[in-house]
Amino acid sequence: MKKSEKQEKPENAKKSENSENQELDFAKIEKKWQDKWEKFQTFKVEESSKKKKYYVLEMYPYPSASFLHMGHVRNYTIGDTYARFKRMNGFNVLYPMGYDSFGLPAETASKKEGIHPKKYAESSIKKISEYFKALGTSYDWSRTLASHEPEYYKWNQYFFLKLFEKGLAYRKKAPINWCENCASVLANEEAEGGECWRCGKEVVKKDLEQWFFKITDYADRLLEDLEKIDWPDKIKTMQRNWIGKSHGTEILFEINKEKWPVFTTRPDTVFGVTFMVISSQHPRLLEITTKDQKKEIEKLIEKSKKAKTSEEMEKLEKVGVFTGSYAVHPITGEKVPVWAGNFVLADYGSGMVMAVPAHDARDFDFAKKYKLPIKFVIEGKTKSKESEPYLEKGKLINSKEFNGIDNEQAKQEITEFLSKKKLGKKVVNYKIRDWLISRQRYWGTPIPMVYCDKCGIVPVPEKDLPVLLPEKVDFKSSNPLTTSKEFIEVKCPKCKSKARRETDTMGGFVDSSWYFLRYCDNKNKDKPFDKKRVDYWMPVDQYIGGAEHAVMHLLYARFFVKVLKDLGYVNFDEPFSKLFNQGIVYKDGAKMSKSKGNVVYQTEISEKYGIDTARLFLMFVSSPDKQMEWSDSGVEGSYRIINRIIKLSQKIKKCKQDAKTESKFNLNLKKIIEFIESFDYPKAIISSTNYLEHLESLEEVPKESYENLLKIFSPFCPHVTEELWERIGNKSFLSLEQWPAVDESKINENFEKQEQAIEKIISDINQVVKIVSDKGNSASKAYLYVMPNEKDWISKETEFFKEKTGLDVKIFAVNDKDKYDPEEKSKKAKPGKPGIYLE
RNA sequence: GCAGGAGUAGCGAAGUGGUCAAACGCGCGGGACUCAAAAUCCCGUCUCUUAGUGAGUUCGGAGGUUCGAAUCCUCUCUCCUGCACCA
Repeated sequence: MKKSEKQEKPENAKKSENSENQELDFAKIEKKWQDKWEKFQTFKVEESSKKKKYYVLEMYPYPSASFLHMGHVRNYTIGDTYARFKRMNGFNVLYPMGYDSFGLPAETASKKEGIHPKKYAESSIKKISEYFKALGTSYDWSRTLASHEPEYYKWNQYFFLKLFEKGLAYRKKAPINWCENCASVLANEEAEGGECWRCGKEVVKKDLEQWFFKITDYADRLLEDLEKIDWPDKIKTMQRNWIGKSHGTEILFEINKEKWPVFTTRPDTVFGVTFMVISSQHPRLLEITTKDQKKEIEKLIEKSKKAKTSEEMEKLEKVGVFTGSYAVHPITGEKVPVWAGNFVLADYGSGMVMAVPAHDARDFDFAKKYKLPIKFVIEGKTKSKESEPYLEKGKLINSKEFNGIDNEQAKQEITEFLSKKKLGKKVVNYKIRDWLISRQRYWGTPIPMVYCDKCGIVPVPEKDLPVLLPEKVDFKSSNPLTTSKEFIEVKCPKCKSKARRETDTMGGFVDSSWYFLRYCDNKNKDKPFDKKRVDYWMPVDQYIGGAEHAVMHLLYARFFVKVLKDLGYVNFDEPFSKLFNQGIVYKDGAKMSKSKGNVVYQTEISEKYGIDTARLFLMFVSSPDKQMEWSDSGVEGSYRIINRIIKLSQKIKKCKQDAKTESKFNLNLKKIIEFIESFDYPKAIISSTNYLEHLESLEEVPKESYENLLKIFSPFCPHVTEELWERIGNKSFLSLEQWPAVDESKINENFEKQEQAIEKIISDINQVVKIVSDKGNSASKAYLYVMPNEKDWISKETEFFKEKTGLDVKIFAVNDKDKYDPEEKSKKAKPGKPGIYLE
């Protein structure tokens, strides 16, 4: 649409619109400073520093060979700006970057294009590192890491063994997503909508032996410690819900002479139980199915194997079949039928529920559908109709000795009653499940385990780590690892007889659960990291990343660190003190991403205006935490700001700062600091621009004032400011300069008030000029009548008035006797508001 | 369905009880500069009215609280983001 316009710009835009003698070629100076920063290791940090440490971290990215798009640019600029700000403010800032290089995309690419995942990952890393540098990021590259490197994943295996020793890593059968057509396991993300992402065929649930980390052991601590950390409430809430702690009662029901525990949060309704429902996916379902019902039940099991699509989910169609068995009610001794149902989760509670249709919506639907009896046991103020369940509070009825008791209280009393009779007990239940870490995939950390016919599951001895991923495998197979004989065939570490190596690898979230620790000591060959070094840097003071990791990476990392604390590797139990969620960049209504094809790459902006403009623009248009719809209209505004800064350098003179400039600076500086600290970048930029505007109004700009200007823009526009810093005669790196301190005593609010008054006067004059000219008259002179005590400071602005209005301005005090005032406009004067007469 | 967030001028985006007709940027209109254009600079940009004044109507919609609301409460519509039958 605007193509012609866009294409014309670069010619002019590549160089700054500056006078002949000072041209800036943005591409050139970007390269210059990026090279210098690299050469002088400007951002390398050591623990020996006397400064206070500060750890700024962005979630490490999956390396892809394509350019960074605006979503990335925004994300990493948020962090880089913050890191630069902190660094200039006297902190010893650790700001590292690395790569989450294991994972499915590399494996898929290799299947498609025949490139080995290792090659794919490494070439991607090479490219993406360049793009990162082109962004002007201030990473300490000496600390980088990539999770596919044996030097890194060796320690994944090491930690796995430690967890295994502690019983925190274990193996069990679990239902997973399985595509029959591809003969492959799918991650949840790959089985979206119940269909295989590759072939589109139906995905089924299948039971497979899997490795788990026992995150459930830490559920309580993960929940409680949320109090300790400064994270967005949204993320905390999501984690709380995910952990899903609920207090309830476990009640024993007898089925076929065997006790079956059933979890409920509503023991108060136990007298309303009219049937039981066992999950159609319960492993012991067939045990309680009678011969007559077997066929029907098997049909149901088959049906519920399908993963649910989101549409099916919405319908919430409840299906059930009678098992033929009956359960004995623990209190009344009544016999109630046991049904199998698809709406009961097999792995929550005990996989069976006591159904109280009168007081639970789901049970009610089910009872209606299969014509099962409904028995009301709570009476509320609103009379319960038979047509719907009663879910409110109330007093118990039809509950024998508990009749008349308030139902909340009855929860306690009935639980106590059951406990005494050994028919139940108080329990706590969690929604969170153990963390399934096995992947039947090649491109991940091999799980260091061996299966021996004699010894069973045997861990690989520590000294044999790392278990290297074999490079020669057949990528056509669904799990290429299974095709490497030399990998699979091993001797049992214990008995030395023939054994088989585990071919599962670890999911990528294991890698990302401790990478932030490895940055602190990334070259350590003897240990995953040195405790002292980690203690110096950790915890991460400011973590930055997307909210999509709320209940995955962010939860796993917390768990992992807690485990490491218990094992004595670290001294803290929360990895990230503060968390900032950046907003997502959208385009055409969808999240900007390569797969959706709606990307705008960094180069599209940087080639035209330079990367500093792209950075400034992205930080300026919208608050970093807000989602934003990408539009490049407005980029020019940021481009102008940069050019104004450049242009201003011509006015630098050896002179002292006046009081007004100092006031202006300190006032804005104070705001800027507050705004950057709270990631309120647009406002920080506005305040910076206010200061710029003031300097522009000066005839001569003191060097000191200009240097301050460069400093405050430095975190946003590191290259241009660094270049200008050098051009005005500095030898140091601006990036390492000390951020100016606020001097409150220099702030004089009067200057602000006067300035506003002056602006208002100008606007008034112009207004009158307009009205006059609309009437066909014209004016060339303006007479202002001011209050006597204001004459001094207003008169000082006479030249300014002339400049802004184009009129010959004369100023009188209202009490001047020889003033020229033919229409007595001086009578209109008020403090701060002079009378105006034009002619 | 549940949880969280958002809806403000042509657009983006501030503002969370009075100082708000609403910062800042873009766009648009006018002017300066120029032979001209670009760039740059200045002014203006809700409506009406007016020699700088005054008035009116605005902050998704409808009510309400208050001397006073874009800001608080209730209901309601739309969009986004999570979670998803958790007993």
